[in-house]
Amino acid sequence: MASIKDVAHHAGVSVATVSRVLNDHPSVRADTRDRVLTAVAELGYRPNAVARSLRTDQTRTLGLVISDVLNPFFAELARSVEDEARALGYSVVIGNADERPDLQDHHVRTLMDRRIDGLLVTPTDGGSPLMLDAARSGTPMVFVDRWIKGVDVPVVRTDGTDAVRDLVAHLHALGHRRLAIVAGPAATTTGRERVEAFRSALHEFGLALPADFIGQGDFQAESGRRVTARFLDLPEPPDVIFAADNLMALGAMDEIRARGLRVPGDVALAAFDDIPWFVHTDPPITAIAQPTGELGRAAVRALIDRVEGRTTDSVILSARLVTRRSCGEPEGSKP
Amino acid sequence: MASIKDVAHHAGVSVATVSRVLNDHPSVRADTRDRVLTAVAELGYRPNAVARSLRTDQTRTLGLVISDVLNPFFAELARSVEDEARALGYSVVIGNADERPDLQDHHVRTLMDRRIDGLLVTPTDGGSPLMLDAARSGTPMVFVDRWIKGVDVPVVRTDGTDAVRDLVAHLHALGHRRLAIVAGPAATTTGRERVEAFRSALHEFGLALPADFIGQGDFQAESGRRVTARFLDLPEPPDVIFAADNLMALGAMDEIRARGLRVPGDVALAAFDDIPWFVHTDPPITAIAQPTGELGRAAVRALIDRVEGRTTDSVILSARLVTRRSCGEPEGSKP
DNA sequence: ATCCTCCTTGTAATCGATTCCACGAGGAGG
DNA sequence: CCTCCTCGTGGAATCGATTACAAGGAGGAT
Repeated sequence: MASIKDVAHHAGVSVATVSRVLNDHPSVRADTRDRVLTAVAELGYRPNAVARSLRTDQTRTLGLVISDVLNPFFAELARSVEDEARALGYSVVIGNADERPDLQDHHVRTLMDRRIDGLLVTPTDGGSPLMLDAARSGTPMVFVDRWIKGVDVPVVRTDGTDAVRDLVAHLHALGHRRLAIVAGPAATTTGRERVEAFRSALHEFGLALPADFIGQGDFQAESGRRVTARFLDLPEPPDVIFAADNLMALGAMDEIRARGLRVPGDVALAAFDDIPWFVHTDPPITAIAQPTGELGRAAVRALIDRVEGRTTDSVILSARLVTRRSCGEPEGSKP
Repeated sequence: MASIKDVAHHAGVSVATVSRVLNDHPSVRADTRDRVLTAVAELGYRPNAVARSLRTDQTRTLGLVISDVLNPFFAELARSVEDEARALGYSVVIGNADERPDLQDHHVRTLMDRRIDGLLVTPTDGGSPLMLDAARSGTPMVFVDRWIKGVDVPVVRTDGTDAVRDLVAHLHALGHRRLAIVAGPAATTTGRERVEAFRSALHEFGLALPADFIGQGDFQAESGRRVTARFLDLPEPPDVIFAADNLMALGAMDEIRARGLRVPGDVALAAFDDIPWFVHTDPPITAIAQPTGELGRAAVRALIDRVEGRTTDSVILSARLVTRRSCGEPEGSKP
């Protein structure tokens, strides 16, 4: 592969001049510039980004450590992050943590070794020593969707409180009184917040959230299935199951179907995070939709602000309820 | 951030010695090694991968240019690629082409500028000049899932011919005779091959595939919807629609549902690529399942073989039919 | 005691860029 | 005609690692 030296030699100039041409430095005579450009074209030369990064101490690359690529919500988030970053002249390197803190650490370490300019993270836990170090060490960092308490890092996330209240209101109106939740890991903010929002919405409607009706999941389908099984084995099972993410909702459906029960006849089902498939499931699933694309884009803008030395605040967007048939017939419509 | 010089200074040795310790060079006295290791720990030193790559001319990074992260099939492929690569000591940088040749080129260029050690691609088209160049230029490269004709690059893919024949047999047994296909872009091999497999399977059963029954899609949901609309507007619409990927199947469902038609009563539906949601759609969708994980892992192994100077052959895995209810009741079961 | 090895370590070149500094040519001003 | 500036360019240092080569010291053989 041709290097800047080859180009310089080919054009009969010094490497300094080639570099100037490549970086649009003004003080290069037009004909010299042309000669260099011709040499570049003839050799098919492309600057070595590795060497450039070493010298300039910037990679124009952002790291994104995501909880789970197989979760359509995060896939969409990753996509919007990449789109916005590209528009702003940055590349994105994605690390998939698969909801595992050890893998998350692995990716954070690898990305920092690669000297990425900034890091976007959806933490899968309460903050490993490594993550805390990274946050303190000065690497520009922004949390998306989930965050870690007590760490001074801007957060771009969705507040689902109102949407959850709307959901509970909807469920209450349909006559449901025994509502259970498949929660995410308590180590994640979204894991805790969604339970809290649910609990306080229930309280508003004079309902309690007994311990039996809180199932500990891990945002993966299998845990949704396991928790649902536990719920359904209860002497007095819930009449609504609210899954804190779409994969656990999938697991819940698996279990409900395996038992030959019907949604919403036997149990109603709702999920946090809306995905295209929810329109076509049997029945279509009522869900809380996040502005995923905007979340990703805002996160990138916030991160790049930090990278380029500007300051940023946290951003909080809001979610909304999308009513379908999985909790019972919406008002005024028929089977 | 501490550099190797700081470590050397702190430990009272030269940078060469630090480097030797870090790379497990045998000729370092035990106590020197300990001193260096202590310094490394005290400073929290991590080698700069950029500098190391520049010197060693290898990044231990693989590039993966994928057609569309939002497609669950590719998300799973990406995940398995990353898993296997990590197990073998490599990182993966993913570029999402969004089925757009220009974006694909952008990512190929960016990845090559970053001097990735090898490139894994699912081409979205017949091969841009850039891609052809890259293939010829000596960058180790392997195609996954899709490939480009006339380029000497190993391919790791699934042969769906038998599964498609099984599907057609299944459809034929259920009494369907008017079968249509929502094809992928003709510029992609999977776009063409799936149509060809379908056509020759139909032929085997004495059926034709009229031009009207081949709809040009682009592997995205919206095109599935558009093509399905065209099919349903035909004076004699098909009684089966086979979508060449899962997103176009989603689009097809959107359109069918929008018209108030029922699956499989009014039209049957089948898809290439199986995804977890297909179990829970209304009705569950019959699909052709690829061994996605194995595909990704085999591709990584093939690529790393090339990177490390071994030779590789192409790998062809096979797909299988998963029968559900979207084409009619399977033999011996009831509604 | 001398010389030869082997072991351990340091010095310095190198990878491919960027960028500070210096230098020569040419034009303007005195 | 000389001095000073500006403009365009080249030389060389630098980023943080790796590694070939050299060198110093210890120990063994003669």
